Amino acid sequence: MAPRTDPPLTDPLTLEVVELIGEVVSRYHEEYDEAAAEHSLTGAQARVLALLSLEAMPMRRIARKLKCEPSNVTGIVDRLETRGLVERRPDPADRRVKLAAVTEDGRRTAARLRASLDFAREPLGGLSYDERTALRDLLKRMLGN
Amino acid sequence: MAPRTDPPLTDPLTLEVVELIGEVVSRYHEEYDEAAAEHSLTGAQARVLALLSLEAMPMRRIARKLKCEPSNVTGIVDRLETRGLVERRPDPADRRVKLAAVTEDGRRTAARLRASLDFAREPLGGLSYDERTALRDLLKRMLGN
DNA sequence: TATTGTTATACTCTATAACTATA
DNA sequence: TATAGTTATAGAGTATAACAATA
Repeated sequence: MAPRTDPPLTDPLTLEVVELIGEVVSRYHEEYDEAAAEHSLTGAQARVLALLSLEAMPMRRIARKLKCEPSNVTGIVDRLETRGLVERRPDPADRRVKLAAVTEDGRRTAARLRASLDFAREPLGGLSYDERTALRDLLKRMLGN
Repeated sequence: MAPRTDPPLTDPLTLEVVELIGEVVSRYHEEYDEAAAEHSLTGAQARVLALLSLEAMPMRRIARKLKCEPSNVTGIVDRLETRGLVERRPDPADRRVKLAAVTEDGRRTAARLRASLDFAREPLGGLSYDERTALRDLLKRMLGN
């Protein structure tokens, strides 16, 4: 077998990039949870609300998007429904399915939530168009897109 | 009023970058939790173990690193201690302080945990040295470093 | 039979507040 | 008084298993 390509792991440059990505992840959550908390939402609730503000969908599909078990979605949607941000509607095509959909209030909250998410706006604003293009391309390649 | 500088938010390019960062965050957690689960650890436990494998430290400092309340650290360290991966030691300089430190077993587990974290290795391996340098610089600027 | 959503259960993480032992 | 760590408590997220309704 040819010598395996394992150098990146110990490469100082790669370690530095990994460190920076960890920092991005940390910062991302910090700001996301903070924005959610401003609206008395948990991170999970904010994610579901943001998801449903784009499109109503069955409980099962929310679980797939969140990468969690369907049973968990019941509780999260329950809490959003109690607060009047989301409602469950029957699916005309399949009576087993419940479609979760944002209410008018939920749509407004989702919009304000998105507006208060400074993560992207502020830090990326410091980069030029070309730099953002370069960052986009590098991230895409890194993610295998 | 003069045209406000809010273009980044609605700029399609920036939105794309934000989307990609969200994907990086998601992928990062997915792989981290997966690697932790391989060793029957939760994400929080794995983070603390990794932290302590670098350096023993007081409970309070762990809380600051994790950005959580000190009372939570008690339980996390309890569970690691029950499994023999971590131990509490007195601080000779201050008898109020308990220093959490990895055991030999904990050090080995932390090393295997780090080894199974493919996130950095695999995706960054596809980038050239110059590309990784560019990515590093862009991330640093984005993070304000 | 298979699928959708729910319930029941147990565990972990989380913040808050009160407690203890030191300082 | 102030600080370090813990305990007690309550709420939220998570996975697992079992269930009712529907396909």
